Amino acid sequence: MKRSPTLTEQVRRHLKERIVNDEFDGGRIPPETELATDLGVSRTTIRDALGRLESEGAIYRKQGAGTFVNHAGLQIKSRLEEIWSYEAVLKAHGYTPSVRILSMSTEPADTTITQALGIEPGDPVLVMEKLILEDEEPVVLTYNRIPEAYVETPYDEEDCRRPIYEFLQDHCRRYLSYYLSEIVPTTAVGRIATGLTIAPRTALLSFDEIGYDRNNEPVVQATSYFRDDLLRFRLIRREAEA
Amino acid sequence: MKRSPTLTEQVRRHLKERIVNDEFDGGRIPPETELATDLGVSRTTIRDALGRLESEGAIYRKQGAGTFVNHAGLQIKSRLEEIWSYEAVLKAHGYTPSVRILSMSTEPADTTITQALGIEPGDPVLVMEKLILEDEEPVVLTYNRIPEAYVETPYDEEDCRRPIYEFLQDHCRRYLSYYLSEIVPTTAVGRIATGLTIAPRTALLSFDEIGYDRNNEPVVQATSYFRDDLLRFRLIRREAEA
DNA sequence: AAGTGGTCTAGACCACTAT
DNA sequence: TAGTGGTCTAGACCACTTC
Repeated sequence: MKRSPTLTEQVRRHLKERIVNDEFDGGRIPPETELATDLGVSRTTIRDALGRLESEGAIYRKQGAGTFVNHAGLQIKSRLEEIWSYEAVLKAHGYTPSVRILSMSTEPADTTITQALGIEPGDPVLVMEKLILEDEEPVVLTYNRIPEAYVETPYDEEDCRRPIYEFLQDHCRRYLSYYLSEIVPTTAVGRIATGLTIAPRTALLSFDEIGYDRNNEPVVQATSYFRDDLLRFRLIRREAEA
Repeated sequence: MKRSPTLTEQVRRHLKERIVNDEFDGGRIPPETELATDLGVSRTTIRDALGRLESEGAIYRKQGAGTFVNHAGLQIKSRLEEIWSYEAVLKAHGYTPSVRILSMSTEPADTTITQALGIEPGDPVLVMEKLILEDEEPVVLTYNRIPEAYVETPYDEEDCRRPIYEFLQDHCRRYLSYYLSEIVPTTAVGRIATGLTIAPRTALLSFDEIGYDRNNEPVVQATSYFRDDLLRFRLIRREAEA
């Protein structure tokens, strides 16, 4: 096997494929030592791969008994903790999304943004207002805010249409590492209701989040709103520690 | 060092303590090899512990550069994926919660429950309606539904007051392994509004979830509602794979 | 060039489940 | 008691950052 992606990831994908194709009799996955010799890798690599499959809900393990396919967990299309772009989420749900730019503007930073991004009040901030649609039906409305000072190269509407981490890479030489997100329930009003084409006062979910780069510096503040009837978020919750 | 909890977990707690006490100069954590020799464990154990600290947001790592304290991530009191009992969540937020049983009853299963728990329509289901409060102020309202057939020993109100995984252990000999949860935005109406003492039509978050035991069998269906003004859920989102 | 985290190996021993 | 997953070790080599 070649490197990049890592061996562990190659093994994970290989096993995931066999799982979704239902190639394991009775949902029982072979012992780790057997997988190791069969695939010609160490048991550690097998265990890492199985560990990821377990955390994403594809399998479950019982000490002393074996490893088995988790049919219930396989239903999860995209795990909340792993969402990276909303277009990818919609694709995972079987949609073929399109993106519409509602507005691109530069505004002075208010106090919320200065705290989140560590800049001074009044500093110019690039605000992108995007709508992600499936078949002309709006599903997600997002606001991305990036300090103007981070933007190093000119951009057009087409650049903004792409996922925000690509914009940060190409125009700011910043590499998004993770989001720290807060889940906020809200009701649709004003521009949010009209943008998502839902009745005012409808309950919906929003994420309020800050994206950090590899140096752990905040690079983007984002707020997103979701059509609850078209997109539901799922996750797996486990005990913190034994 | 003794076993149980595991060495990795002991190391994790040790490092977490030193992190929160700000014992690392400039937020820089010593190299893994150094930690390994200092603590007398293998580098693998150190790496496992650091990996957990990274996923819970306490540190961040930069290949080739080092490992550092993540001050922003340290703000997270409880991660959404690790919530096990709501009382524990409130305690993590600095509260000293109390529990009030609103009702305990046995009802015939409706179609939603039969699908979730794999039982027959009309089968008796134990329903527990609980309120978790901080200083007489309701914060969480939960409904737990367990097939009556699973309950092996008699129980009273005091038993229901405890976290559901303890009830399952003690009265059903079932061991909760994980929850598969769906996040649902809603507006407060009827009993939910009065129970949580909030104005009708207020936006709030609810979880709709199924708990599975070690044999991956569904053992409890739960729905919970949260006072958004008193309890906010945070999480860390990372890219799925390199 | 030196130092750091990232990946992978081979093997030992333990804890638990099944029969 | 045999077989399985869970923990831990020691060490090799790679990829990357920093100076």
